[in-house]
Amino acid sequence: MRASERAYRELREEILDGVLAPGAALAEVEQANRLGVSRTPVREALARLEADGLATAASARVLQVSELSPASITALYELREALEEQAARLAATRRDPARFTELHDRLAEAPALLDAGEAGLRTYYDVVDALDEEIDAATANPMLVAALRSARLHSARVRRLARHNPERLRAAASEHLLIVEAIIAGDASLAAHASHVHLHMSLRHALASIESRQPDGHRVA
Amino acid sequence: MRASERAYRELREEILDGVLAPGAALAEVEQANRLGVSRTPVREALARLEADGLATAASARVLQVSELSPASITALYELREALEEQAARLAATRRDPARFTELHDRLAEAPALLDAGEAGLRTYYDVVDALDEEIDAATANPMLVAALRSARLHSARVRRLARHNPERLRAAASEHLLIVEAIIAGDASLAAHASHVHLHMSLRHALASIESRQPDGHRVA
DNA sequence: CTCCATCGCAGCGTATACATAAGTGGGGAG
DNA sequence: CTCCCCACTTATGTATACGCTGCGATGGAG
Repeated sequence: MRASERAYRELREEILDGVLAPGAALAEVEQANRLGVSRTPVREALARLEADGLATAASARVLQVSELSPASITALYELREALEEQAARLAATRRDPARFTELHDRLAEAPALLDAGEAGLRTYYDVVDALDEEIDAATANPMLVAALRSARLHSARVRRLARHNPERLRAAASEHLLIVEAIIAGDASLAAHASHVHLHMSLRHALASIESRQPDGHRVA
Repeated sequence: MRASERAYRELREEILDGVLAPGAALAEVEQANRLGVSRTPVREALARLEADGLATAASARVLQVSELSPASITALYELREALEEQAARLAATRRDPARFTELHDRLAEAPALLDAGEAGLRTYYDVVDALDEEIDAATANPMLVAALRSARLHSARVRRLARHNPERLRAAASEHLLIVEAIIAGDASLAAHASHVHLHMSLRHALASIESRQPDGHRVA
């Protein structure tokens, strides 16, 4: 694999996992030394991270890991609302029912999975990821999907900050189920509204979770 | 200005203006020689163009100017629908009425401007750009605005392909007027629906214009 | 003691050198 | 004559060298 690709994935992973905390400086020389490659591929990686919105130019010459404030999380969800609703609408119109029927069956087992410990949890997340992928495929709109993927990247950071409890995951599964049912039924309006509801609940719980964990807004896990 | 910035703007301009036609190869060495800079800044410029979606990796080592088919234009408008509707909704909620009242006055003069030749047309487009900027500002959501800007970039290419006639521009102005009125009134729902209508009409005319100009889909201006 | 200026240094932007791989063209064999 | 293989060319990926700019530290002057 290309060094620039490795550098990009490595840095992205560290940002998403919180190893590189919001506000951390991303200096070319430092990262090049740390990652064991020259500045050139690091440069490309940092440019991609900035394009992704995971890094922000604090001043002309200093790049930092983007902040992840309640305000920016809210903004992220306003963006996702727009994108996911549209994607759900289009997917409901263009979907292959068979693919979503299969997903429906897998999602129906979510409550059981959530009682099955770590492995079950992992399987649950796999199902949710599969749902995203199927919606992307059914949406049949490369530009929309690209925007969606970018937004979901940021959501991965939020998810890590706000570990949802099993209760929330169970509720989320049933919200997902409704979206899938709407798509299978070809009900674009319901699919969009169900997506809105899901994102609304997801944001509410994320903000509450972060609020309860960092009441002063500064404590670090 | 940095060489990479100049290279990026130069190449972007040429793509938007159609000087670099869809499918044209973007080779580092060639562009470096042509633009009179070394490969390094060209490399960065090309990476940014790819992130913008204006260039696409045809294979692992060949980058091309993105295609602009009716299908991709339709996809672009599906994305803009999602983003512009959300932006209009948020802007209607968060706007400063004074700023949009001013825009309202300027837009009201659009019909007169469209009878005032080239200079008037230029002024008209300035007003439309100002509207976009005011909506962006009122939206108060950096992520949404970033996605919107990216989408509007592609729209600039479409606009060039499909020169709208004065009739269409007059209609577009009144559509814009309704959006502004809705935002001033704080009517988020109307602002969103008016945006949807505007984009729908805009897409319809763009496709018709392209269709009538390139019935075989291959003729080049 | 404080403030300003100047020197130094660290990091970035650009150019270039080098390594590698993919595409191409030519030549040979069937 | 056609097809396949090999070598060469060329472009990309990476490393490094160089110049410049901006920030900080230090010293001198008020």
